[in-house]
Amino acid sequence: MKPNFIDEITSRGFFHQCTDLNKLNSLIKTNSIKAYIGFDCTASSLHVGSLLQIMCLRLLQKHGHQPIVLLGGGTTLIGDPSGKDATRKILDEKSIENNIKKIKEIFEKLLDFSNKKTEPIFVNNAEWLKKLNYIEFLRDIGKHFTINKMLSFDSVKLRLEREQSLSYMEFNYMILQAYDFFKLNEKNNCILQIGGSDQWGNIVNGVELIRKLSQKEAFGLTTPLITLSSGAKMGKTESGAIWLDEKLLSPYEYWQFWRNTNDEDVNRFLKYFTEIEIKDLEETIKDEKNINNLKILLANEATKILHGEKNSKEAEKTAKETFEGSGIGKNLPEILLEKKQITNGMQILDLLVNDKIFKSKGEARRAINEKGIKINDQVVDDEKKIISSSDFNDDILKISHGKKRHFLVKIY
RNA sequence: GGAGGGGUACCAAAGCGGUCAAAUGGGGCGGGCUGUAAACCCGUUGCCUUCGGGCUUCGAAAGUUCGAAUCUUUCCCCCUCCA
Repeated sequence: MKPNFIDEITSRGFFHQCTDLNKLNSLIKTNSIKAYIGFDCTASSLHVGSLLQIMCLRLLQKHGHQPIVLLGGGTTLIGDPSGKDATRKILDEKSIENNIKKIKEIFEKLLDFSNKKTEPIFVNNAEWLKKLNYIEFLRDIGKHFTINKMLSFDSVKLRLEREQSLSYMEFNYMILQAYDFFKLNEKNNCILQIGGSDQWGNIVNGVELIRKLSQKEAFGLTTPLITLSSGAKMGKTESGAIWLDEKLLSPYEYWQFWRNTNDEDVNRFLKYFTEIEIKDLEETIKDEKNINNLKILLANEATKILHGEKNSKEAEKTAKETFEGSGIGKNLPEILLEKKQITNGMQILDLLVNDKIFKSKGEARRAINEKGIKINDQVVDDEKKIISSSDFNDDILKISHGKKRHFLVKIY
């Protein structure tokens, strides 16, 4: 028998917990369902931290179900306390609106719009949350939540135990999320909410609220929180967040992120972040003796999903040229200079300080003193070096910071 | 409202009148080893500099002092206990 959605997410390692697995399993065998995942809109792009959820939505579509993407304009105004030590910055509505717009564009690249039946539905909970009347809400919804229980949820409990303050506003977040699920169930007949394992409490609240208010059964399913083998949360690296928006992180840099995966994480990530059939994948993993080839496979496949085959191929080629050959990969991050800036020579420090390489001259100086800067593969040992047109080959000059960060300076 | 404790760099945490741009650990960055890995070892980690130094930082503001992260006052914020 063909594996269904649950089978596949289980075999790929996406499954963590479910409110009623057996029932959900039999339901999806015969029905096409709608499932939702909520995404935070605190930034103008998503980063790889959200990718596991998105892969989940893709699998949902693959198996004939319809995803609902909740871009939480309403809840972002409040801020989810789950997994956080401190209250985060409160955003104004305008930037949230803008973030939603940008994030939507990412989903447009990652989800399938070709089939009416599985086409993603985008919703914004501001639509109903902002209309709520406080007294009515307390009477109709609030009465179903006991403080006793709310205090027992990790998102609340951990904050209190750590003696971090938790505002009443944030404390209400879980009720609003439960209400979202109720609304989506009512409006769109959405019967499943998926989320990271830190969302379990919030999700269960929604399932219970639906049962109490509509006497209907809904389901919750969580995915494991992925951490790197180093224990760090996924999504952030030394040089910043791994954004999914190519304007913030080029396909080449995205490819590099995957190429640099830890050995211990490779097999897991191949299951999560590629769509190679699980059987074939397991065979490949077994047969491939060189782990670096698996990393390349991971980088290729993951980049293909987000940025397309062409960009992925180019990234691979650039990486090959940069690290294996002596050539210059053409998709390296670029710094553009006007011709007149170098005709009279340019201080190397001025060249190194920009939004791509270094933030301050101090950092750049330090890097030079540490022998960490190379110009066209030559170590720079003088921080006062003047860069002039003779350093360029065909109007291109390569700057390297350490072994991995490379940039092309181009004259236009 | 009352009593007490506290706010120090990216994070945690020491310092409690000069020797403090601030110990230590984590994180980051560079180098070594390697495989563009992990672990490990070494170095480095406010900004600017004509390399002499200069400038800004220890919740905020004002003050005492030759000199303040350190003392005083006011304010803001957090925590614990009591009401």
